[in-house]
Amino acid sequence: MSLETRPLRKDAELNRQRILAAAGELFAEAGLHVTLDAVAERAGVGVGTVYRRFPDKEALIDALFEDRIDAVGAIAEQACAMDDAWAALVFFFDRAISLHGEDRALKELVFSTAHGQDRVAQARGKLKPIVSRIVVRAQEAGELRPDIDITDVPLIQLMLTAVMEYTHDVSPDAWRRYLAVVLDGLRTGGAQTPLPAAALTDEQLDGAMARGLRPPRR
Amino acid sequence: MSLETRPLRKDAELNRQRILAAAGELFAEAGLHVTLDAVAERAGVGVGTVYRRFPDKEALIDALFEDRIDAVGAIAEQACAMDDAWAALVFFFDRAISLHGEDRALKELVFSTAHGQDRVAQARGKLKPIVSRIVVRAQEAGELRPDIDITDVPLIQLMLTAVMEYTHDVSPDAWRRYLAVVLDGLRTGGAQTPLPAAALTDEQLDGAMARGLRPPRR
DNA sequence: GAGCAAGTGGAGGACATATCTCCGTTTGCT
DNA sequence: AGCAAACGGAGATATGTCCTCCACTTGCTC
Repeated sequence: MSLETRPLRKDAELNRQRILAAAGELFAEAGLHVTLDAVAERAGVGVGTVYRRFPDKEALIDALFEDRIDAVGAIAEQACAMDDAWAALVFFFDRAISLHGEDRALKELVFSTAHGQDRVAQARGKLKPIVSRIVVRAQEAGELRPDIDITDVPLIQLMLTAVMEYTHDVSPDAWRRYLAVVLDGLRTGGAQTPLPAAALTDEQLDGAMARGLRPPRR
Repeated sequence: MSLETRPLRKDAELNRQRILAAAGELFAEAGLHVTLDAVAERAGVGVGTVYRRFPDKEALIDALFEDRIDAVGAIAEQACAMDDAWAALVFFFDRAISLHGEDRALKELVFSTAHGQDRVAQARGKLKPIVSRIVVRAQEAGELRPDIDITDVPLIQLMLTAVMEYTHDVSPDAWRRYLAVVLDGLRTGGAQTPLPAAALTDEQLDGAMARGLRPPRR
């Protein structure tokens, strides 16, 4: 960074904000594959403007997710602060997965090293010990089965984001049903929690299938 | 169809077989997104040859999966024939998911209506009552929790194929670990089965993340 | 309020990917 | 031998994405 970065002209700064906002929305809705042309359109500026402000897509992504990536960290810490060890684990899963549902780009960043390697790797590094504490605590409390490992956590999240992505448009909460099943499988004691969401109807399932797997390809 | 379809010249018939074989391999490995050019190359013929034999990609897919699509049906019936209701359910999940792992195109066909609507819809129609029997039987035996619905079955499969796809290259069996957890969550009684596969090591997890989500885009 | 650097828009160049066609050449069959 | 069938693969067509270029506009400074 240069020591003397003169401030942007006020119209330019306004456009910069518009671009960031538009990109935030679009990435959250559709994932990182959206084009900068699309971002420009939504922001109401020309493509050229986007490219002068952000040399390429990576730069925009970086600027955008600088903080958002550790929203997950905040959730984890919030969970850590809870008294009940099991409730903390449930809270963490529920909130973290739900976050990935609201923001598709975030999910893509978390589950892939393809973009912004540094920043994400760093965020993961910070996250790991906290999640580890949540897991270990639940195990020590005798609530979480002992053969679960920290590396299981992201994969469990992945499973549920897959359901979420698939069913999102026909039944946005359906994933909670499957999270409940998984949590029952993770918990010692064998009590079964009532499933918090209804099963899909046949029509809903057809609807989900109709849109099929992986919308990324537009 | 014409009543008198004269047989193909023998070289042409040979090529037809080669094309089907190549397409079968490639689709299984990489999914339905592979180009017919790629199929032609693997088959050792020109693209033109592929297109004379199969008017378009859909036709090729149709010809290929005419039977393969109800391999799942076969598994379901095999499961139905088993004595132990719970074991039947476990068997069905294990084999069906594992099939999706071996054949990516099959998975895409099953979870999306985008291709070959008719044939797949038909296959699903046949499959449903059989799966329903497996589910109901396990519930009547008091082994499967009663609040599970038939529509839950495909979504559970989906969850696990997501894990499988993600971890396939670093630990091909990891998905069985999560299937075990899910099954424990589905079963009444609360006994916990030992997890049949090791958790991913940190390095394996990194490896999975490095290749990231959704390879379809090559 | 003049002048100029900073900023802007968006057409379009460069490149990549996919589907499918066309036609000069080769090959099997009778 | 001769001809219809089959072949290969260059390339037409279409679509999509990234990014550049430059004639024009706008805010800021003196």
